[in-house]
Amino acid sequence: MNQKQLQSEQTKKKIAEAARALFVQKGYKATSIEDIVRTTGSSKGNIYYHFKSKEGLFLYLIEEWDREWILNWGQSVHLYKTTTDKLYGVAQQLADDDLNHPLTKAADEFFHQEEKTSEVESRIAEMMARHLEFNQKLLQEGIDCGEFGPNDTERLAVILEALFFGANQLSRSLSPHKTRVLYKDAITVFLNGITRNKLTESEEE
Amino acid sequence: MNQKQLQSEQTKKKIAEAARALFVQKGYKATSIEDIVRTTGSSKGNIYYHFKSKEGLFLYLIEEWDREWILNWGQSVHLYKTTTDKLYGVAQQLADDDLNHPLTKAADEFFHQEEKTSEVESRIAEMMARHLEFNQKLLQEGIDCGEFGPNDTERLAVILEALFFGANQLSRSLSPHKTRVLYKDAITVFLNGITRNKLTESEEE
DNA sequence: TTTTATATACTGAACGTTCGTTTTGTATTC
DNA sequence: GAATACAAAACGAACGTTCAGTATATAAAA
Repeated sequence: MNQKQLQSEQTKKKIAEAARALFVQKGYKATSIEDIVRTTGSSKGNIYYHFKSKEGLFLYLIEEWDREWILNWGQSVHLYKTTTDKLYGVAQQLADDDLNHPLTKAADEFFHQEEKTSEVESRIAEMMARHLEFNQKLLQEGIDCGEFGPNDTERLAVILEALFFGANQLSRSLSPHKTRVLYKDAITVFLNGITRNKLTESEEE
Repeated sequence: MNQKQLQSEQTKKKIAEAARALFVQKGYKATSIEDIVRTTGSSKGNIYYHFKSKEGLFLYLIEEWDREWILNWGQSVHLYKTTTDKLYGVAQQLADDDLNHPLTKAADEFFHQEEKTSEVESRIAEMMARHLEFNQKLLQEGIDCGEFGPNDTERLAVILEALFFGANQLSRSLSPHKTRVLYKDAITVFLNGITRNKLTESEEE
């Protein structure tokens, strides 16, 4: 790769980082290409040179978020011995990640739209399903090794995800320290809530 | 009020209801005045005759949500004897309300924007603060009458709100029955989580 | 080694579309 | 006759995207 290509890669990265910050802060629709132009100093044409479209740029970002999440978790999971520690570890990683949760304000604009499914929306639905699966497996591990009693891990996985999502929303106005406290508290309440009593059988619809 | 005024009130109501459904489904920015025109059969001019602006229409709706919430809660609170029952009652009301939570997808587009505060945003921040206060008072009542042990109700109030918010987000793709189960489960885990162990002291920043 | 041609990276105006709002008008009720 | 309720075209602004162009680095030819 020569110097010009290197410079070009840096430009693309700069555009992506600026876009990321704006999407997190303002949301998808409220962020304009002109906003990104002002923030980066790159032209509209340059943005479209590097990314197919505004939606393509956003898709690139959520793929990047997903890769980073998996990488970071893979690097830190071995530090935790118990499922309890892992849950606190997940909360820590979510709290410290400035994006906090892939289903951020921007991504939510795509989530569960009833119009024709865009590529972004498909990808987000897929990530959501994998998050729930990740939660469920973690909880099943805890049950299997006796940390928690038997329980409906599918339903608990949804509660846990709801808790993370809600914490994400409420943390936007908090300091990093208070964000960490919020996530830790959330896990504490959740763990206290599942270690002794199982959920009641849900009635048939 | 004469017949023409009556008819006019009904038109205004029809516009508001159509807008409400569209804002809940698509969000604020993604819903256009044209969308409301198509859904109601009313003209743009008519919408602007009844409402000052698009944002004014939305503000009207969140005020209405707030009033209805308070009214409904006021009508049902006496049915519950314990704080535990009240928490399940709140969850039931949230689950059954098709708007589910004032901080819906649409409202979130205003929440914590860093630009100059609009009237809608001020109102939403105010509602959020009152929800947290409502949660805190409810939990304090439970502590005072011995249902729960002493705890940091301010922090727990935030956890509870996070749980409600997350449940709202995740319930959008669920059936009404599954939504009720999700909310009930959330309260169950929360109650189990707070009735025995108090939160650890949070470290100073 | 120097010159020329080519490919790539980037610019910013133009375009077509969509948006929220205003304006001008008509119909109907009081 | 006046006021109100309503319609729909027009308006100005903002939007995402395309296009014709320039600048520059690199490769190829002389």
